[in-house]
Amino acid sequence: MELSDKFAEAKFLAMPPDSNLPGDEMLRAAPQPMRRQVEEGLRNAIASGRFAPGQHLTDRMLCEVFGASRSVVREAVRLLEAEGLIVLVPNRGQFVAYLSSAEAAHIYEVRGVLEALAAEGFAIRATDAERAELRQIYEHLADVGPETDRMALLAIKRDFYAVLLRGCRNPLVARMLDQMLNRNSQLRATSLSDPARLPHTIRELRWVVEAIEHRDPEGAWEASRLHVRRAAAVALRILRGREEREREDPGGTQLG
Amino acid sequence: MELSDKFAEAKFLAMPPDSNLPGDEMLRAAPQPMRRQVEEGLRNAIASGRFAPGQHLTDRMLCEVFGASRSVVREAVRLLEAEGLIVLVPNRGQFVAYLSSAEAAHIYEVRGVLEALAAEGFAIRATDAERAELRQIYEHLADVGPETDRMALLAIKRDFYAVLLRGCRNPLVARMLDQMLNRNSQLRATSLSDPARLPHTIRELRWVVEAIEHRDPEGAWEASRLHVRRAAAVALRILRGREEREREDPGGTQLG
DNA sequence: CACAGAAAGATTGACAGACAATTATTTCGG
DNA sequence: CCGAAATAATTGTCTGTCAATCTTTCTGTG
Repeated sequence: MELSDKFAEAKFLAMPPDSNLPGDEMLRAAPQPMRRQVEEGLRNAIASGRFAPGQHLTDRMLCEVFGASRSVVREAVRLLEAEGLIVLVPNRGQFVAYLSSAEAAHIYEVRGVLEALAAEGFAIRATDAERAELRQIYEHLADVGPETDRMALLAIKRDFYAVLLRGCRNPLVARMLDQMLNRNSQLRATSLSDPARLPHTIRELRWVVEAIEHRDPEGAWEASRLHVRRAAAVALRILRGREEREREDPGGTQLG
Repeated sequence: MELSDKFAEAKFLAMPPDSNLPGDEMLRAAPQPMRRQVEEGLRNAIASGRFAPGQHLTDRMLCEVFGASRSVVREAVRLLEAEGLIVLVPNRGQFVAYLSSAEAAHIYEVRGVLEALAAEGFAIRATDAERAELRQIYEHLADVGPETDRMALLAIKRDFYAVLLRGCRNPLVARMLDQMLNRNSQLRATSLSDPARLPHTIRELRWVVEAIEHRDPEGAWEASRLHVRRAAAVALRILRGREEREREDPGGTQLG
């Protein structure tokens, strides 16, 4: 079997999953350099679960998939390694990171304070237009029925965070929290958390939105922190249960 | 003038400034891969100010200085760019990041919550031995006279943070806070803050250490947060003053 | 047949050289 | 002295090479 055949079906991975940002890429006249495309494509493929945890990412394979040279691919891989999405085994290669419950706990801890910081900053520094925008997206989220498909839900949440990160006026918080959320997406991609928690999520986010509208930074901080803590509790319970099961029945749900 | 001559005097940059960790590199039998060496060397050179803000970092020059090939150098540069120590200008090259007061404010904001999180985690999860170690380093810091040279002071502070980051039992917090501290070193390297603040620093850190010894996570959180806030206030005042002066007298203190 | 050890194959880590595209600098004509 | 063309320098990317290391397969022996 030829390499081209072997990876042909995976080629679609090269294009990002959410190309519904009409105005954005129109604006930047200069096309993104190759390494950015590979970087984003790889990030998306991992965060969305199309590259499963544990999967071996060969240089050659990545070159085929993204149509780039090894130098470019390797630069992208190094970046994603720094973000924690990929683990490198010396002289063996790179693998999609598997998220243990311990690591997930660490991530939730950091995400908690960063998200709280973002919400606090938003409450202090966002414009009225941004406040209205956040409220609008929240209403959108609160209106969806329980049968709405997961992808649509995730899209709305992503919009919510995009507005929050923009309005907090701290690009550093935005970038780091974005990393955390990417790692979290990896969790959601392996069918985690959401099912019955949606109403709780909506209620908790309402507290955040309301505190922000009252220009109450402390309230926004606390509400935000609480939201992440609860999400963490649910996710960690599921993750630990899964690990428990896998210890007793190795290979029951194989990942990569 | 030949390239070799041109950069000969800069060659010493390749070796890290703090090679006083005797037991550490003895342990790892496998030598760090080339790219790590370049990465660390570059990080140290920037954080310590030997590569000044605004300086143009040519590929060729970096290859000469670190004795590595372009691929390796470029991978390292990309990583440091993600950490914010380097800025890339498309088709022009990479420059040592200049820290504006606005960016510094962002960094201090993030550093505040991360350091608080680390202190809180330490208060909860550190071993007795680690607590004692932290106390010991603190005493060391409190004992130094005001005439102690800056390098020694920075070394002690670095030890303090090393113990704190290890004891908080969250490698993610450790890594991110480490990044923040690197950026901060860049500030200190341009002769900032410290002079008269040492007694205040010592007092504030004592509150942190005492809260930790009383196994009081909330106290450790608050004390830590307070410390960073005060340090930020001082540093930002100086930075803004400097920017003010430079607006009126451009070139008064040139940096690269 | 089982199994230790050797050979073959695949993959990484690193290097050097090449090339077009872009940007900076210098030269030269007016 | 000013502006435009020519020149040089630098980046972004690709290709090919090579040794070191890990995995797998093969092989000979008890």
